[in-house]
Amino acid sequence: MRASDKAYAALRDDIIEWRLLPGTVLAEVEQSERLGISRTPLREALSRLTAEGLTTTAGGRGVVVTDISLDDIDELFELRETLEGRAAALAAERGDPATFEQLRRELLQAPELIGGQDPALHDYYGLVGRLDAAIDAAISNAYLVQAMRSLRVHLVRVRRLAADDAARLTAAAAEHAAIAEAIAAGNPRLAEAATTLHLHRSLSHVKATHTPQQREHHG
Amino acid sequence: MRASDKAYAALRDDIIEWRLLPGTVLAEVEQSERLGISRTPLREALSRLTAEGLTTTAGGRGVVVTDISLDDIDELFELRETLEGRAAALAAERGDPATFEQLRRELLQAPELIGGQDPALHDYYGLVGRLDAAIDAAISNAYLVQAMRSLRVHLVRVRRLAADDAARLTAAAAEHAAIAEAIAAGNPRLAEAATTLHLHRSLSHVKATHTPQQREHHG
DNA sequence: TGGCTGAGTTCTGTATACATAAGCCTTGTA
DNA sequence: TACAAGGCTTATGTATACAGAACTCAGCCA
Repeated sequence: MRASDKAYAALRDDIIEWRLLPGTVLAEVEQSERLGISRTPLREALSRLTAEGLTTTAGGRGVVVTDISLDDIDELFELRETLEGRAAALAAERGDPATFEQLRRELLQAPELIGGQDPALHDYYGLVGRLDAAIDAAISNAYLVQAMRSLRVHLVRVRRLAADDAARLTAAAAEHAAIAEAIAAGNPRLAEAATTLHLHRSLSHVKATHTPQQREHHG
Repeated sequence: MRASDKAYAALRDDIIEWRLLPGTVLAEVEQSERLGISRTPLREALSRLTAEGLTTTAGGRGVVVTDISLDDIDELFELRETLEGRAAALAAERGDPATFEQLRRELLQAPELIGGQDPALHDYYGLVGRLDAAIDAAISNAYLVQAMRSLRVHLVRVRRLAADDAARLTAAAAEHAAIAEAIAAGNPRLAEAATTLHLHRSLSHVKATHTPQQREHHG
């Protein structure tokens, strides 16, 4: 693995997991020493992070970790609804029904996983990830997939702020199952509607658990 | 201006204007000497180009200019319709009617510009750009704007392949005027429909003028 | 006492030298 | 003559040294 890849992965993880808080200045010498590499590969890593929007160049004085405000979350979900709604519709038109029918069945059994310990929870998140991957594969549109992929980076960051309790995860699994069912049925409008519903509930949950007061705790 | 910015702008322009054809290998020493800079800023420029999708790393053997196939054009316009349709709808909800009413009036007079020489044509393209900018400003969603911005890079590249004759430009101006009118009227569904119509006609025009045979002429 | 100016420091931006790995060509052998 | 193995060439990946710019802080002047 290249040193720049390692630095990129490490910094990306630190930002997403909120170990590097918004506003933190990523000085090149400091970070390169911390990661045990030279400045050259670190700069490439910072370039990639900036291209993704996780950092911004602060007017010639280093790069800083970007903030995510409540307004940003609204904007993120507005774009997410646009992209994933269309993606679900396209998947319903082009996807293989059997694939999504299988995912639907697994998602209906997901509540058994949610109550369990970490390994089971990990299985649940993997299942949701497989649904996303199946949709990506079904729509066969590299540009749309890329747009969603770049969006998911920020969404993971937001998700880390919201406490995903068992109740919300159980409800989310049902919503995901509804999306899979609509896609398996080949019904684009239903798939889009199910996605819209799911995203609105997700957003409500995030905004409910992530109050401005709790937000201050982080920054 | 930084050397890496200069290299990025130069390479980006060369790719968009098809002076660097798809499949061209951008060797670091070769390009750095051509642009009169060192390898370090050139590598940063290549990183940015790769992040944008204009180039790809060819499995450890340099970066090559990405190709745009007919399938890619379909995918590009599918994403474009998704994003710009939603953007037009949001602009209709949130934009200032007077701004778009003014743009509509100017667009209706655009045919006078299209018949003229280069400076007038430049004015026309500037006018269309102002409509895009007005929509971007009206929706007030940085993530959606960013997604459209990254998409436009590829669209400019495609546009260079299509011969924009006066007839198509005149029709396009009318379509743009219809979009501006719908936004000014504050009608989201109409704005989205007008955008969908415009993009479908644009795509038809591109695919009609840009046959696979002509495509071969480039590659 | 407040603001401005200057040197000092520390950062980023760039160039270059070195390390390493991946092709490719050559050569030898079957 | 075809295939494989090895060295050679050339590319990228990395480190480091140097240059330039910007921020800071102290000292001076109004």
